[in-house]
Amino acid sequence: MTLATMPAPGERLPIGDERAAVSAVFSPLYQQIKSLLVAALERGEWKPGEPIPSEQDLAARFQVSQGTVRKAIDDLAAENLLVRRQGKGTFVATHHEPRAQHRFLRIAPDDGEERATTSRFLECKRIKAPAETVAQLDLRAGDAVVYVRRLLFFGERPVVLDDLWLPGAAFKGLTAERLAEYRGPLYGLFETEFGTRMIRAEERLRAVAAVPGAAALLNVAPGTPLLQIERVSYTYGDRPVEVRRALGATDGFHYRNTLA
Amino acid sequence: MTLATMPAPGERLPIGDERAAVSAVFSPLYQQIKSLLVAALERGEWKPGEPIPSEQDLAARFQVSQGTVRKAIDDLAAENLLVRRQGKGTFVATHHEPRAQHRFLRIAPDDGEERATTSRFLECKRIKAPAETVAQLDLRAGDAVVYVRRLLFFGERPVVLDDLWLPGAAFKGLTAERLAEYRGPLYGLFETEFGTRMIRAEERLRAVAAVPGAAALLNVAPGTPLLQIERVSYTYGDRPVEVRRALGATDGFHYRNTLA
DNA sequence: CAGTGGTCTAGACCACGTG
DNA sequence: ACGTGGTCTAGACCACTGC
Repeated sequence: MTLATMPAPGERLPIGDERAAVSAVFSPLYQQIKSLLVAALERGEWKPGEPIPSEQDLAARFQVSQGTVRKAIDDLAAENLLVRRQGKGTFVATHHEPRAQHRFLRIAPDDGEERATTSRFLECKRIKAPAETVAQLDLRAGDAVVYVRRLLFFGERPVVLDDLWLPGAAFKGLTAERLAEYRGPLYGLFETEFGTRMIRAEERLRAVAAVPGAAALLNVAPGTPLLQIERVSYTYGDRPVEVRRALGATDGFHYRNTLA
Repeated sequence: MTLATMPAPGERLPIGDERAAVSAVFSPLYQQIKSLLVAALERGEWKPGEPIPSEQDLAARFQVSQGTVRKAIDDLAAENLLVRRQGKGTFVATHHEPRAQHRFLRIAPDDGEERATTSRFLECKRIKAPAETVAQLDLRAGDAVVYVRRLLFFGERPVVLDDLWLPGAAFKGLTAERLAEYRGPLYGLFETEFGTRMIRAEERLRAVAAVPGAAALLNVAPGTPLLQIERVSYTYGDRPVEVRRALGATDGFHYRNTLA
C-alpha cells in the first residue's frame, strides 16, 4: 500500500489528518487537494522536472477519488505548474524547457527565424533596495537586493537590455562569476540554484526614447524609440520575487502577444 | 422529449445522424461535440448573450452522456466562447460585457483609475485592399476593404490612434454615420450589426517615433516615442476578420500584460 | 506486459438563481 | 419547488510509454 510509504515530509500527522487539517475550511474538495499539491510543490517535495505520484497514489494519499485528484491536477496543468505526459506521468514544470522560455521571452525577430540567444552580463552587485523596489518586492526598508544588468543577443545583435532586482535574502550566492558560467535561461538558474520558481508575471509596456547609455549598448542612436517592459514576477502564493526592467530595440524585432 | 423539438436549423438529418455525420473522423467524442457546438455558434443558432440549451438537453440531442457535453463546454468556456453562470445556464459570450472589453483593450492609465473611453471617428471609406492587407485577411487581389480611422480618448485625453481594415464583403453597410451613432465597443458593433464575432487576436508591439500627423492627433511632439500595436483578429475557425494598427501614447498610460 | 494519463458513462448530491 | 451548473464518486475501457 502506498499510503504508508508516502507521508508528506514535514507532516507529522497520519495521512488521514493531512486532509482533515484543511477540510475545516469550506471549499470544494478538489480545490483543497490543489492547495495541498501546491504546498507540496512549494516545499520541494517534488523538484522541477520530476514526476509527481500517479493519480491513483495521490487519491489514496488524500482519501478521495481519482476523479477529484484529476480535476485538481487539470487546474494546475492549466496554470502551468504541472505538465501532463500521456503514458508517462505528471511532471513538475521547469524553466529548463524550450516551452517555458517561449512563454516568458516575448521578443522575437520579425522574420520568425529561430535565432540562438546569448546573455552578456554587465553587472552584478548587492545594493540597498531602492524605495520603489522595496514596495514591489514586499521588502523592509534597508533590505538588500541583488542588482543584475545583462544584454541579450539574438545571434550577433544586442536586442534587449535587462535590469533586474532580486531579493537579497533568497539570492545570497548570486555573483557575476556564477552568471558568467551559466548557460540557459535565467529563470532556470533561479529555479535550480536558488529554489525560487517563477510562475507568473505582470508587465507594463511603454515606448521610451533611448538614453545615451542604453543606446550605446543596443547599438542604436540616442533618442531612438525603445520598447520598455516593466515586469514583476511571482512565485507560489503570489509572492513577488523579481523586478525587471527591459529596454528592447524593435527594428527587426517585436514583442508578440496573443489575446484570447 | 427534447430530442424531436431541437433539430439543428439547416440540418435535414435526424438527430442521430448529426453525430454520425462526424463520427467517421477519429477523435475523442467531446471534441466532436465541441466542433458541433462551434458550428452551431458560427451559424448563429444561439446569438451572443443568449443561453445555449442545458447540458441535459445537449446530451440528449447529441446522444452522449452529460459528462461528455460538460467537458466540451468546459473547453469552450476556457476559450471564452461560452460563459457559464451557475444556476442560470451557459451563455454565448459577447463583446457587450465589460469583461470582454478588458480582454481586448490593453492600454490603461498608470494610476489604475477607471476612466470613460470615447471614440472619435476620423474616417471611414471603402478602398481597394492594400497588398499587405490582402495577404493578412486572406482576400483576393482587388477585393475591397473598409478602412476606418478613429481616435480613442480616456476622459479628455486622446491616447490611441487606430487604423482598421475590414473585409469589404462582410462589412458592407459600415459607414461613418453608423459609427458616429454607435456607443460601445467596436467589436460589439461588429458582432451585433455584422454577425462577425471576434474571438482571438495576435499582436506585434514596437516602439516607433510619432510622425507629424499622428503626433498632432495624439497631442504630442513629432518624434515622440509611441507604442505601435499591429493586430490581426480572428473569428471562428481562425479566419482573419480585421487588421488593426494602433499608435498609443504611453506617458501616463501603458499596455498591460500578464504572462502565465 | 504493466502502468500511466485520457475518455466516457451513470448516478448522487450540492449550490445557486428564479419563481 | 424546480432547473441550472458544480462537485464527487466508481468503474470501464482506450491510448500511449517503456520494459
